[in-house]
Amino acid sequence: MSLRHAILGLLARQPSTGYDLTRTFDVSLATTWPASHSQIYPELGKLEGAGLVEVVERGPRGSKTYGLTDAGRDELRRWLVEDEPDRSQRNESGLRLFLTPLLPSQDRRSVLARDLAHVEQQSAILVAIRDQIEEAGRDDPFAAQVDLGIRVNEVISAWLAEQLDRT
Amino acid sequence: MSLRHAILGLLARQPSTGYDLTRTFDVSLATTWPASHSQIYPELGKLEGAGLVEVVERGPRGSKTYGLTDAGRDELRRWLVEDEPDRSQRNESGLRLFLTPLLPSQDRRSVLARDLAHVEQQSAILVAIRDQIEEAGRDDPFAAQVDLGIRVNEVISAWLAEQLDRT
DNA sequence: CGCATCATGTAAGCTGTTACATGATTAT
DNA sequence: ATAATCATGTAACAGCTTACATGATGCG
Repeated sequence: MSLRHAILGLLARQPSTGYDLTRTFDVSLATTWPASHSQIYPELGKLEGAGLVEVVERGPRGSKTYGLTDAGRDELRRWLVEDEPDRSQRNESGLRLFLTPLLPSQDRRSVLARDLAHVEQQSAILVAIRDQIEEAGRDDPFAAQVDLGIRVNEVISAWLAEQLDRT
Repeated sequence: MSLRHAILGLLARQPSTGYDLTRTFDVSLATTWPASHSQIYPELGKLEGAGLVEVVERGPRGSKTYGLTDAGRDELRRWLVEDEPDRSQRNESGLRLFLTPLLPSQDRRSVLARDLAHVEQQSAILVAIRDQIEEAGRDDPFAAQVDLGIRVNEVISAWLAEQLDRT
């Protein structure tokens, strides 16, 4: 049930409407913890019912800005520090990689090449983001995460290239 | 709906019972595409109904060994080569990393240290597997995957150590 | 004989996706 | 005007987890 804590975490950064949260999930968490508005709105309702968040402001178009309550802040900290993380992951690309040895050489090459193109494209996006942050000169904790992404992509990229060479 | 194709892929490697598949998911796919027997048995039933797998042998204790049909082999190849991969992933550790900047320094350090310990432990397991494969001297396509895992873990490990230094 | 392992299934509940539905405000 | 964007919700369905349930076979 990490959606709940993802929302608490985003609200700790700044009070937001469900709409704001939806956008943040899309731009910052899309590759880590995707969530759509149809999940977010009901979850905000449950969190409010549980006393972990509250409406701090009502704006135009019936928008409701939520913020954390003290109980919400406690719960977020408890989860981050005390709960044993769920390390399981589900990643279709890994599954595909696991199965590609079954394919004849030609097919395998085309699958690996497609993956390589995708990883390189992702890298380019991350590098652009890094450069933006650097230019802006802000001390963004997000920069480190972007950097991790770039490094991981580099390793995967190199591995895929090697596999292509050998296939 | 990758479970279906994961099963087809494993059956392409070798005919298996639901029980065999469950073990393979546990040992080889646990970190990529977890699945438990309560999902696997019904899915085998559906795949049989769709004509993609068939019972090739009946053993003691009512065990049924399934193998791919020609249609199953076609579907597996089609999926691997022609279907655009679903690149989405869901990874709680990434979410936690994203949120740790919210924590006071002490808490953040303990969270990072816990992650680092976990990654190093995973690395050790993978290195042991690599050594085993090397000793056995078999030409295992799985070896390359293990190697990828080791390299990715190295990068993450180094990143976590840096973050710890800076926190 | 008793325990571990092999072997297969079902059911309830939770989580997540896709589609449906509606309406207000702002910019062109 | 009208299109884009802001803004919030619900419903149906698919997928996954946890727990329940049962029985056969092999080993010590």
